Amino acid sequence: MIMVNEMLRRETKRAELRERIITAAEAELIEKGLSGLKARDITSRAGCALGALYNVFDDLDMLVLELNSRTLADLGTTLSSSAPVGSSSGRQVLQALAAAYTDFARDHQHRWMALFEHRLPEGKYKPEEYRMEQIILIDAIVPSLQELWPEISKETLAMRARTTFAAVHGVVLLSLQQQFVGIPLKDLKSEVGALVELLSRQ
Amino acid sequence: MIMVNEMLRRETKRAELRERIITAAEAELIEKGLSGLKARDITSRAGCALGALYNVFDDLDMLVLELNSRTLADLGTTLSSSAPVGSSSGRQVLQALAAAYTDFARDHQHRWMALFEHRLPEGKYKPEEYRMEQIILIDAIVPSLQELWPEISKETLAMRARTTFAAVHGVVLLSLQQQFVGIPLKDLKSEVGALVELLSRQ
DNA sequence: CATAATCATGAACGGCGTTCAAAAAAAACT
DNA sequence: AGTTTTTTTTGAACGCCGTTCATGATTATG
Repeated sequence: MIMVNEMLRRETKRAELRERIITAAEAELIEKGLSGLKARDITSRAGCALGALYNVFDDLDMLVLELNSRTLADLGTTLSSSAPVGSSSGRQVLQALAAAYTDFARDHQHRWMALFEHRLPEGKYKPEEYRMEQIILIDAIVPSLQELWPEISKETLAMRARTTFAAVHGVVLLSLQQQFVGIPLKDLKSEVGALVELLSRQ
Repeated sequence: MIMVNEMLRRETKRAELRERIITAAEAELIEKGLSGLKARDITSRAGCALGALYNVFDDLDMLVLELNSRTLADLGTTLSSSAPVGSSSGRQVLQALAAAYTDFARDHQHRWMALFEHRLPEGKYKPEEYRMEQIILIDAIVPSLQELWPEISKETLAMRARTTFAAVHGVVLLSLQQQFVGIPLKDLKSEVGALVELLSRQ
């Protein structure tokens, strides 16, 4: 006979372990960055055996995908709540989005970097669901661009949104990596502002 | 008694081995990308013992730095020879530079990616000489910007050069990584063109 | 040729992600 | 209650990696 309660409790325990591992992994990621994320450190921090990680995730890559998924959600929330109050021009919205993106990247450096540093091994591809979360982010800037250039087609606009995002992203990335001649951190926000200004000129 | 000839010959042999290893490593990098670069594969391709690599380089990182240094030199040459013939506006020069950069990134993807993917372990820093090579690249676009905005101060211009480079870089990067919603490859060059157009508007 | 100095070699080490036989725990049954 | 079956958890062990270093080979000097 099937004991439904027992089964539910087991699923709960499994979910709790999963959550403990994710929490531990996120803490490790924040402290040490993606390249410092080790299965043994994560599990000992989560208070479980090394093998437990592999009972809950296929491999480390899948755990990182879960972390990135959460970071993406946080980033989405941050961007959404960055909209300036009252009615505002497309340019103002773009400036607010870019500023919020820059702040997020600075304030959550390791988590943000992991979004872009992480690569799946040859032949493995990210789940469709994960790709969706990314597209949603980009689409958030389409309306502002549409307001600025009403005559441009929807397809071109979608492309221009990616280009705009990528341009801002590049400036933030090279600055935070402090590698390859990036903008000094103290000037980053003003330079991103200048960039968006140029990109949103009529 | 010192045998000068013998000493020279040994230095030569050492240099030849070094070059063989660099050549092998570059071939491996081109084929497999930075994450596929393995000491054992490199040395067996170079036809020497595993340990030989460590007689010539401190560690793999230093070998990668050497590879990146050469890629940077190639990139510099490519950009230098991209200048449009005849007298041309700052905007035209910028467009030519951006197009050449985009082509280089596409045609030498793994080597170009290695420039940005490679990180030294915590606490180790790139030699000054290597940082210089990077700065020279960026400075190549300053004159064009100066022609476009003669009234801007030298300091602001240097910053704007980095921002301009980083913006183009970001678009190319996200497109080639095919991760995070980047521009499809077929549209990359035209989007970079559109970006530079906006960035060089008076 | 003998001896000393130098160099090249690849087995061995420690750290990593991952697996899996075995132990522990839980569930089902009598 | 005990006994058996099923499920879950565990960490030693495996293969791969960068790196080291005792050992043997090679070359320079006496």
